[in-house]
Amino acid sequence: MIIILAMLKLTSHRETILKFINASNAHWDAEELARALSDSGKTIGIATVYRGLAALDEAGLIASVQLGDRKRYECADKKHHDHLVCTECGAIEEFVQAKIEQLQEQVAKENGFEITGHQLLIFGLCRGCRNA
Amino acid sequence: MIIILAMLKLTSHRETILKFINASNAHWDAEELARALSDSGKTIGIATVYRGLAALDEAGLIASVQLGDRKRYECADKKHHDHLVCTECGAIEEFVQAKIEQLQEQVAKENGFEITGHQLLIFGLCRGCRNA
DNA sequence: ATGATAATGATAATGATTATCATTCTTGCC
DNA sequence: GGCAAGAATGATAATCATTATCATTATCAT
Repeated sequence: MIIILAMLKLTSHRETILKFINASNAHWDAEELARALSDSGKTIGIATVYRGLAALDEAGLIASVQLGDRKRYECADKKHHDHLVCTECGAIEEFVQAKIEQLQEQVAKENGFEITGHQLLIFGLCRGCRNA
Repeated sequence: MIIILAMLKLTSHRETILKFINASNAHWDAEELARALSDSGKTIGIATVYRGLAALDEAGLIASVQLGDRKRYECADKKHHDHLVCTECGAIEEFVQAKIEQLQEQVAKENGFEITGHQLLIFGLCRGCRNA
């Protein structure tokens, strides 16, 4: 981790983005984040938001998940988890299932893969939308 | 499935796309498919390829997987499976792990979700790229 | 303070995808 | 087979998230 930090310039803009994300439990896409920052008096250019997110993600300081054709970013301080996505309202919930993680390692091994990461999305209707 | 078929017009273009995909084990994005069709003497307009893929996918006649910001399409005749993706060469391999499927159902239930689908991608280096 | 390098912001450019529209095709009915 | 309604097609314009460009500014080590 020290090595990664040494490779990233933590400019004030990037620090603003990092703090904002770390202070929240949500999954942000670039545009949403830019708007939220602006609403809280911290306007950062949209290009810079994209670049900042990419740099922080690359450095491992935030985490990302690809949902559809867009990436969403979240706090990296959490224990690894995966996502339940409501196809109706877009709600994103998190879950941890150690056994699944384990089985993934096994699958990779069986297929001669050296895992660098994974992404598990479970799509469906959340509690709220089921009753609608 | 009968219901789904009744909702899709199986035009000659869509049939061409369906047959092409079913005759292959690969994961196609729209542009690749359009080019391959054209190379085999069956030119279909790019807009029509996109629309055809979307319609066939919606009808359940082909399957899709979101990789990065693009969707890829494959034969739907297979037993459900998930994917190992090599981050180096882009190779896509398939795997089936019944226990993971089961645990996903459990996770969903525990979170009050009614599953409609899921997507599991394991990223890493394939056998070939590990030894490079 | 200086210099080298990287970041910023506004905006043009990019590229996958979708909308538009005139034309063609499909399907059910007679 | 003909007809009508509705959907599909293809070329291309439009869309939109994202990235490139470029002049300017900021960062960081010396």
